[in-house]
Amino acid sequence: MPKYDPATIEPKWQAWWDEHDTFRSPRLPANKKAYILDMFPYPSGDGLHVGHPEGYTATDIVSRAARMRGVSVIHPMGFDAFGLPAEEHAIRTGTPPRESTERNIATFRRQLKMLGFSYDWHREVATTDPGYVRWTQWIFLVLHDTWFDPETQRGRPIAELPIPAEVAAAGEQAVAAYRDEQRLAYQSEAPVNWCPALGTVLANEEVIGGVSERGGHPVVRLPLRQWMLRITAYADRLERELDSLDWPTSIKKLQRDWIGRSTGAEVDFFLPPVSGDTAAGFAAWKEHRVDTGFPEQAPDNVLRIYTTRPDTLYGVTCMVIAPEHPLRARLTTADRAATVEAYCEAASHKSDLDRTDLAEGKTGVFTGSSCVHPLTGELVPIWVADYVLASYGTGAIMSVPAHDDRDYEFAQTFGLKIVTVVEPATAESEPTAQDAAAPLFTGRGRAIASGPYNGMETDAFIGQVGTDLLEAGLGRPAVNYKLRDWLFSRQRFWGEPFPILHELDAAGEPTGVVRALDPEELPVPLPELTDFRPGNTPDPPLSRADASWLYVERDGKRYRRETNTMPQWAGSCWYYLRFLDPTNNEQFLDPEVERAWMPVDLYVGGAEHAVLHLLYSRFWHKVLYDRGHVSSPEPFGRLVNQGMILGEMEFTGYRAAAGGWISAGQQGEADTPMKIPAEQVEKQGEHFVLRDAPQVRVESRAYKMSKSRGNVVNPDQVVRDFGADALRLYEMFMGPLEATKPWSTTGVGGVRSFLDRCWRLVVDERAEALAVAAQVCEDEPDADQLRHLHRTIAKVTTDIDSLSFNTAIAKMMEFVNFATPLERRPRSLLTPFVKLLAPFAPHLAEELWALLGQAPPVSLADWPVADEQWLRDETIEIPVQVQGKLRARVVVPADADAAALEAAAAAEPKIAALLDGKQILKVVAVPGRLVNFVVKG
RNA sequence: GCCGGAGUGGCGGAAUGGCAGACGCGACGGACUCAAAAUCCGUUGCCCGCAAGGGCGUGUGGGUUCAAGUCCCACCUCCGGCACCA
Repeated sequence: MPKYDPATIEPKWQAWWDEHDTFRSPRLPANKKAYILDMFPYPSGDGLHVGHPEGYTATDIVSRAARMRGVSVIHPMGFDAFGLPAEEHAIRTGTPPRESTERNIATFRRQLKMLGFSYDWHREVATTDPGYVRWTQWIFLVLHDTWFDPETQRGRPIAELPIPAEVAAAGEQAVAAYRDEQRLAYQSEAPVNWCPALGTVLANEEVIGGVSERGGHPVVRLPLRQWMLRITAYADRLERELDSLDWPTSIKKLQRDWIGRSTGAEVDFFLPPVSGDTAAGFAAWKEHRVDTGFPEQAPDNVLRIYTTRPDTLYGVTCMVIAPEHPLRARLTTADRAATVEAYCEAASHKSDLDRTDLAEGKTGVFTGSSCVHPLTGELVPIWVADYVLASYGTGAIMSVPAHDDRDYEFAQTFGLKIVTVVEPATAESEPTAQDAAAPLFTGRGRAIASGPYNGMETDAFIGQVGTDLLEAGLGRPAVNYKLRDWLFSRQRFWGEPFPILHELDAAGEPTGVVRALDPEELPVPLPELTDFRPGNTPDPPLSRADASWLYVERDGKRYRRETNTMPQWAGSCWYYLRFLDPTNNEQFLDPEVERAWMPVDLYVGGAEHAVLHLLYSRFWHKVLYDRGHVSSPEPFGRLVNQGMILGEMEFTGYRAAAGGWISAGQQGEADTPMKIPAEQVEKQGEHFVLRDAPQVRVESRAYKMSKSRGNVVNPDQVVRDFGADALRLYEMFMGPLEATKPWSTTGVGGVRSFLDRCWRLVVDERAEALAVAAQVCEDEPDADQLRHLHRTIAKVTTDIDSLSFNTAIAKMMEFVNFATPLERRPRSLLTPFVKLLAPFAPHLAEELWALLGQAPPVSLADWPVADEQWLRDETIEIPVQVQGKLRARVVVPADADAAALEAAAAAEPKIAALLDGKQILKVVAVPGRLVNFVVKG
C-alpha cells in the first residue's frame, strides 16, 4: 500500500527544510568554509530547462555532503534578471519588464525549490532589485573613479593621477578632461555595432559573423558616444593570473586566446616630405632619432607599424594601413584621392563578416605615396587595405609577403614583389638554392638577404634587431592584445541606469562636462515608461523619460541624466559578492564577511560563459581588489563546466523526392528527412538501417534541445512522472558532468526503479500503513555486509570530491542489489547507507531516515567514515596469463609476494598444462595484480 | 584553416599501463499470477562449437611494452570554439 510516492514526500520535506531553516548559512563560517556557487540563471519565460538542474544538482550534492562533513557551506541562488527578452516581451505586450521579470522569477524559484536544492534562500538576489542595482551603480562609480597606473600595474584613485604640467597649466577644464580620458570608465565616439532590428548597439562579442548573436539580425557600424571600460589595462594581469586558477585548461586557453597577447616591435618608417631630397631627409631624421630616441607618440613624419616578426624587416615590400588610419588622407596623393576615398567609403559599409578572410580574396588600393625603410633606406609603397584593422596595434603593418600568409595573398592579388629573407633551418641539409615552388614560409628559421643579420636564427635575430632598433631610436619592443576595451552601454530600457549626469548649458545643450553622482544618491531608478519600443535611431528609450527623471539640478547647474543603460553582463559581474551580504544597506559587502567566505571554492556553469562572463567578472574583481574592496585578486578558485544535455536520440531517414527511401548521406535538397521510431531500425555494421529495407541507411544522432525541433524536456513533467529525486539522480547518472550527453526517458525510469528499491529496502510496501519492512532487524551486521557498506562509503566519498557522481550512484546501486535479497537487514547497515544517499536523493533519504527512527534531518547528519579494515581482502583472485593472454585465475592471500604468486600460478592445472614442455623465458608477477608467463616452444 | 574535446556492446556509460564492458537502459528466459502489470531471480560484446573449449574484439594503420581502451607517431570521423589581431 505505502508505495514510494515522491509527490507526497518531496513537498513535505521541502516544507520541513524551509520551516527549520536547515540550509541557512551563518554570517561568518564557523569552521572550514566552502563557497559553492552556481551560475545564476536568466529567468526566461520558458521556465527551467533540464540543462539547469544538471550543474545545480552537482553543486547541491557537493554542498550537502560538505555540510554533513562539518564544513560551513554557503550555497546561494539568484537571478540575472535584466536582459533583452523581457524587454522584447514588453514591446510586444506592453507589460512593464519588471512585471514579467517578477513573474518569471517566481516560476524559476518554484521550480528550483521543487527540485530540493539546498540553497540558502535568505540570500536570494536578483540583479534587477533596486537594492542590488544600487551597488552595481556604485561599482561603476568605483570604475569611474579609478585610473590604471602602468608603473605599479594597479588601479588607483583618479585623485592620485599625476597631471602633466602642460595640462595643469591649461586650467581646470583641461585637467578634468585629462582625468576623464584616463578613467577605467570613459566615453568614446568609436564606431559601434548598431543593430537596427534590436534597436541597440552590441559589443563585438555579441556580433557573430556580421549578425547579432541573439536573433541573427544584420549589424551596421556607426560612430556613437559610448561608455567603455578599460579592460585592456588589465589584459596582462588577466592573462598572467590565470596560472593560479584551478580551471579546465581548455577554458584557460580560451581566455588566453581571447586576450591574445603577442610580443613584437613597433618600428617607425620615415615619411619623406612631398618636396625635397628624400635621401637627405631620411639621413637627417635618422640622426635626430639617434639623439632623441624613439618617441612615445608617433610624430607626423613617420608611419608607425607593429610586427611580431621584426626579423623579416628586410623582406618588406610594401606597407599597408587600415582604411580608418589617421594618416590616410595625408598619405594619399591627389591623383589617387578619388580611388582611395571610394575604397575607404566602401570598406566602412562592409560588415565585419565581409572584412574577414571568409570573403573572397584581398582588396586594397595604392595611396600613391611611399615611406623609407629604416634599415635599407629603400622606398616602400604604402597601400590601404581593409585586411588591416585600425583597432589593433598601430593600424598599420609592414607587409612581408614571403613570410606571412595574409601579406602573401595580398601580394599575389596585386602582383607585388616577394622577397625571401627566412629559410627553414633544417638540420639534415644545408639549404641550397631557394625553393621557388614554395615562396611562402611562415615558420621560424634562419635569416638570408638580411644584411648584417644573415645566418641568424629567428629568435636571436628578433632579440638583436630589437636592441639595435631601440639604440637607433627607430623602434622598440611592444606588446599587443587582441582584447579590446569593453563597450559598456546599451540603448535599451531594461538595464541599470548609469549614475552619471551630463552638464547642460543655458541653451540646454550638453557642455561635455560629466558629473558622477554621489554614492548616497544611488540607486538611480529606471523611469516609468509606457513605450519601450526602441527607436529607429540609436537614441535610447530612456531619453523619452519624463523631464522629472531626465533633468536634475545640482549646485545650481542643470544636468541631463545619462540615458544609456548597462549591458546584462554588469549585474552578473559581481553577484557572487552580494550573496555574502545581500541585505547590507551600508556597503556593497562587509569586508569581514568578504574575507571569511571568498574566494568561491567551486563554481559550476556552462562553457558558453568561458570567455565573457568569466573575464568580465575577473576584471571587476581585480579593480575592486586594487581599490581595497575585496581581499583576493581572483574570484573563482575551482571552475567546472557542465556538459550540454541533448534531446533524446533520434533516427532520421530520407524520403526521396521521387518516392521511396534514400540512404542517409546520399540525400539531396529535395529529399525530406523523416523521424523513424527506434523499433523500425537496426544496426548493420557501422550504420543503422531500416529493419524492413536494410539497404537504406538511417542517420542516428541526438540533437541540441530546441523548441523548433520539439525535443525539449520539461523538468516539471519529469518531476510529475518520476519525482525530483529521480530527475536529480538521473542527471547525475547520465555520464560525466563535463560531457555532452543525450537525454533518455527510459533512463529516468531506471534510476526511479533504483529509488523504489531503496524504498523497499526499508519499507514494507504491502503493509496497510507505512511501516518498516519485517526484514529490518537489530542484528549486528556481518563481515560481508560491512565489507559492502564500507566500500560503498569509500567510493561515494571520493567520487563526490572528484565530481564523479555517475560512478558514485553505480556503487550505491550495487549496494542495494546486494542488500535487497537479505532476509535480515541490520538497521545499522541501512542508516549509514541512507546518509550516503542523502546528498543525491535528499527527500527520499529524509523519509527513510525518519522511518528508521532517526531524528531529522539526515541532511545535517554526520557523514559516515569508511573503516580501512573492511576495504582490504584476505584473499584475492589473480589473473594468470600465458603470452599475455588470460588463461586462468588463482586465489591467493592478498599479501602474497611475487614468488608465491608465481608458484600458485604454475601449480594451477590449466597453466601447468600450457607450460608443459615449454621454455619459460620470463615470469612477470605483480603482487596484487597478475602473473604473466612468457614462454618459447 | 587554426585550437580544443570525443570515438568502447543495440543504447548511456565503467576501467591507478595489469581480468575490457562496472552500473543502468533495452532484449531474452524463469518465478509469482487465471492472466497481465508490478516485483523478484537469471542470461545478455561478436563469431565458431551439442559441449568442453577456441578465436576475434575499445574509430583506422603503425610503434613502445611481458602486457595498451590507457603511452608514442600518422590518419579518419563527429562535436564544440575561434576565425585577416600582423
